[in-house]
Formats: sequence, C-alpha cells, structure tokens
Amino acid sequence: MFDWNDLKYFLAIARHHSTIAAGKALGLSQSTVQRRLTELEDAIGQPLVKRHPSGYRLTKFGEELLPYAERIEATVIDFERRVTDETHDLAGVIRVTCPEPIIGRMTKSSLIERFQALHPKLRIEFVTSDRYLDLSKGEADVAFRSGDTDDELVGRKVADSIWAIYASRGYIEQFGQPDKVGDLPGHQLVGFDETLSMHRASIWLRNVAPDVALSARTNSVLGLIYAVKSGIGIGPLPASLGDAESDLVRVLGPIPELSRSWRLLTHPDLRRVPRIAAFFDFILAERELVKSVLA
Amino acid sequence: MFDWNDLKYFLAIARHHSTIAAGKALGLSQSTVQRRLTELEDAIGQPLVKRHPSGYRLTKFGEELLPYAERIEATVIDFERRVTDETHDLAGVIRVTCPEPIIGRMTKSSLIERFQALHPKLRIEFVTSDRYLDLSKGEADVAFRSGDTDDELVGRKVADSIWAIYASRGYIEQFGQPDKVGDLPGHQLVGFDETLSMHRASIWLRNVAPDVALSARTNSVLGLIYAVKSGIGIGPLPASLGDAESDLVRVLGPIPELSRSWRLLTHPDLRRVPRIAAFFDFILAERELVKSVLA
DNA sequence: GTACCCCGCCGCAGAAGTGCATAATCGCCC
DNA sequence: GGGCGATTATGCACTTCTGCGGCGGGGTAC
Repeated sequence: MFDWNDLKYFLAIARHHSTIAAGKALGLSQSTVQRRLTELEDAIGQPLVKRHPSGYRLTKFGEELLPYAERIEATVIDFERRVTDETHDLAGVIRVTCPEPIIGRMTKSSLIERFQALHPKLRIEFVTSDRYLDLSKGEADVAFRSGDTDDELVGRKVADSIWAIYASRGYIEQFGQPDKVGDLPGHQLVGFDETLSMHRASIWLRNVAPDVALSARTNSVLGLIYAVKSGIGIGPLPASLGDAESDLVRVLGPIPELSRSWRLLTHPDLRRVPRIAAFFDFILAERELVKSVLA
Repeated sequence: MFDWNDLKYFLAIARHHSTIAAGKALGLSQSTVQRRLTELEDAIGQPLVKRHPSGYRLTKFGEELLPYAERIEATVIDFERRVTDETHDLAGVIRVTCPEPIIGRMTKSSLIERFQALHPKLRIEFVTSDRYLDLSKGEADVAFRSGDTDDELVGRKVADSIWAIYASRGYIEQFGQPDKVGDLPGHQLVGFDETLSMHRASIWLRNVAPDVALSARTNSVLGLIYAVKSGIGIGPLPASLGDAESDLVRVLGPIPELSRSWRLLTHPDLRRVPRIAAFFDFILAERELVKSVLA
C-alpha cells in the first residue's frame, strides 16, 4: 500500500506547478516535496509530471489521476470537518426563518440536504410566521430576508431580489396588458392591505397609480400570488415566484424601485457561535446554488 | 494537516480489534500501529478507542468517524484502480453479447454505468444477433447466456433463469387459464419455429402437449412475448421478461424443466486478458445487482 | 550579452520514525 | 485460585526521512 500522504504533495504540485511553491504552501522544504513526488511516481510506475525548467507540469496521466486525488482530498476534508464539528461541539438545531414561499424551494433544492451531509449533528428547522420574527428575542437563529435592513442584525448579501408586474393569462385576454409603468393606472391592480402599507411595494403602487382603488388587497405575498392568479387584477410579485407560476405572465420587466438584496441575517451575538458560523460559511460557499433558489 | 496514513491504521484497528492483529495485517510491528494511533488521537484531540486488555474497541466517536475513514479508503481504492488500469494498459472495448431483451434492462440498471466509473478507459459494447454469436471466432468477448453449456467456453453462474407459462389478460377472459401443466393441450399454444426446434422450450412443449398444433410460431424470445401479448395463445417465457409485461399474467408457476442458470461466459484464451478479467471481477462482485437485472 | 531569478537536483547532518525485545496488565480456563 | 495467553505500553538500537545549503541550468529583462 503506497503512502497516502504523497497524494498531498501531488495535489500541491499540480496546483502550484513547482516543487518550491508547493513546498512553501505545505510548509515543507522543496527537497522533500520533490523526493516524495518521485517516490509516488516510483510506486505508481509512471511519471506524473514533466520536468520543465520553469517547473513541473502534469503529464497526461497525471491529469487523468488528478480528479481521483481531488476526490480523496474531498473525503478527507469531510473527515476533518466531522472532527472539528465534534471538538467544537457542533450539534443542535439551527432555526431558520424566511418568507413562506421560499421554504418549499429550499427544501426541494439539495441545499439543506447537503448541509446535513456536511454536519450530521446539526439540524435545520424552518420557522415562519405572518410577521417578521424577532431574532433578538430568539424567535429564530438566522433569517433569509429581502426587505429593508434591520440595523441590529448582521449578515451578508446572498442574492438579488427582483420584482416585476404579473398578470394571469385570463386577465390579459380580457383587459390586455400594460406596456409601461405609466399604463398601470388604467388597470385593475392588486396589492397589500393596510397592515403592509409601509411595504415598498405598497408605497411604489401609491406612487405610480396615486388615485386608483385596488381591486383586491391581501396581507401576504402568497395572498398576492393567489389574487393575481385569480385574474381579479395585476400586481407586483417577486420574479422568482411569479416566473414559477405557469399561468402567470410577466407583463412588465424588473422594477428597480422594488429590487432589494436577499441577505442572510443573524443577531450579532450569534454570528460567531459555532453552529451559526457553520451555517453562514456553508451558505456563502454555496452562494450560486442559493441564488438559484432565491432568484 | 494531519497524517493521512494514520487513517490506514485506524481502519485496520477498527477491523481487527487489536494493534497486534492490525499490525500483522498491515505488515508492520505492533508498536508502530499503537504509536500511530495515539498520534492520530492527539491530532484529533479525542480518544478513538477504549484500551481494553483483550484489545482495542472503538469509542462512540470512533464509530462515528469510521464511515468517513471508510469513504476515504474507498476513494483511494478508486485511485489505485485507475493506476493499475493504466499500468495493465486496461483500455479498449469489451464486446458483450446477451439475449436481446436483456440489453435494455442492462443499460437501464446502473450496472454498466458503475463499470464505466470504475474503468473509464474501458467501453462496453453490446452485440447481438438472431443466432448465438461464436466467441471462439471473436464475434464477441463475453456472453450472458442461460442456455445449455457450450463446453468450449468458461465462466461462472451469476443468476437463475426461471421460465413460466404466461397468457394475456384478453386470452384469459376468452379461454380461461390452465391450472396445471396437464391442461396445456386444451389451450392455444405458441412456441418457437423449426429453427429453434432443439431449444429446451420446444422440446418441453412437444413433451407436455405432443399432438397439439401451435397457434403461432416465432424464432425468438422477443417474438414469443409479442405472440403471447397478442392473445393468440399462451406459452412459456422467461419469468424476468413475462413479469415485466403488465398485460401478461403468469398462469403456471416456474417450470423446473426449463430452468437454467444465467452464466457469464468467455473463451478460455480471453479469461485472463486484463480487460476481460476486470469485467469478470466486476460482475461477480456485483452479483446481487446482476441477479436483479437478469431475474 | 549579462546579470538575475526561479527552478530541479544532490550530499550531509540532524531529527523522526520503526522494529525488536521486554515489562506490565487483564481475562479466561482448568 | 493460579497459570496461560493475548494485549497494551515503553526503552533502545537502527533505519529512514527531512531540512539545509550548495550546484547547475534555463529562461528573462534590461
């Protein structure tokens, strides 16, 4: 059985293209790196690198072997993570809050699943309410939010939140569709009720269609979607949700005034708690996947 | 970064329950194994085994870490296999022949896919014909066959091949179904034509229904299936295929006289050729999956 | 064309790891 | 209850590996 450590040197050389740079990266002398590599090559029986005055370059066979070595490294990292999880006592529940319509998308994506695989002792729990939960009171640990910033919370942007105007196909057949924002006053509009009168969508609607009475009012985004789907009127919706509804049509493109950033937030006291930090690290590492879930 | 080799010792200890046995298995002294283990524990910061006079026993944490270490080992084995494939020049095509209806089941199962993952330089190619291909002439490299043995070929049993009598639902409505083999002469029967008159199914049919004229004759198993499905008559079919047809009903249980073994065969000259040996090794290791494909 | 830098390779001395022998411990069987 | 066998743990001699310094070579920039 060959020396598994030599794989580390192989990987480092593949990445830094020279024994010196690889040795520096590994905190070892150049001689060692070079000797271990030749030993690995002897064990394998084939050259892995071409000696080149400017450094080492992988041979064709080395290139083919690289993904295998990388897979080994990945499993080792999993091992190490499991160890550090244990030493940091990384166990328990992370309560995540986010807008209701997002939960389904989250659970359907592989995001949560992958987090569980990484940290088997941590459990994700979604909590929602018809109001914003108060993280300061411990009603949840972290939140995905696209609304305006609560100064007390800290976090990072993870995606863009885009809103657009949607209408049902039935509505369009009956009333046609607006070509520009200025057309909106001539249409049946749906929006939030007075409990959300300070929501940016409410404010924007009052601005672009000042004297128009709404044909339906609701107190949640989910309610807005159903209202628009019913055909009673058209209204602004998050693009991620509107686009997912096959019987809705985006009649006006993104509304800049309604755009916000999706942010992952937590209370400053929690940010450095190991299990919360682990969740943050994971979400930021998987930002691309998160974007596709949220947008 | 900790010593990856120590994982080998950890695995060996977990499997042999003592440093002595582990050392013997690894070709190392007991002292070394014990010292490497304590070093690994130091690196991890937690005990992995309970010292016990009768040997080492994994702690709870050791048990939790074991699957991670095993996953690392598995990826290392993949790496090593890729290396030996290269040194044995394990590349090229393996031409596999089997009865036509099996090909679909083979490709739909993960069997071939997994072989490809193991040996990326080998390609599986299915070849079939209306007759048995002659492996001695190089028409194929290996064969899955359930028929009677060709003495020149070598191989191993991989599954049972069971035959039973099937009828279409339409046929049963119209003519009822036999309760025992003795009832068969009173039914419309389908079977092979004269080109397959020596097939065991033909011989058996002539035996149990000597003077009955077949209502349909065909020169392939696939043909038999279609004939039975058409409702023109009932007949013997491989259980694996008959059961897979939702509009066919097994009216008589397994016919012992028609049972054979599925065998993986090759020409003796080829058996030790690396790429053929690799295929044999793989199929035998995956015998359970193969059984579910064939039976 | 020359000086410089980065590279691979090699010899030597010191450090680390390995094997062998041995002591100490505990369970088990008679 | 006492001896036996298997196991862990450690001391010591030896082997192996590592790091350092130095050498040679080949690009590159001025």
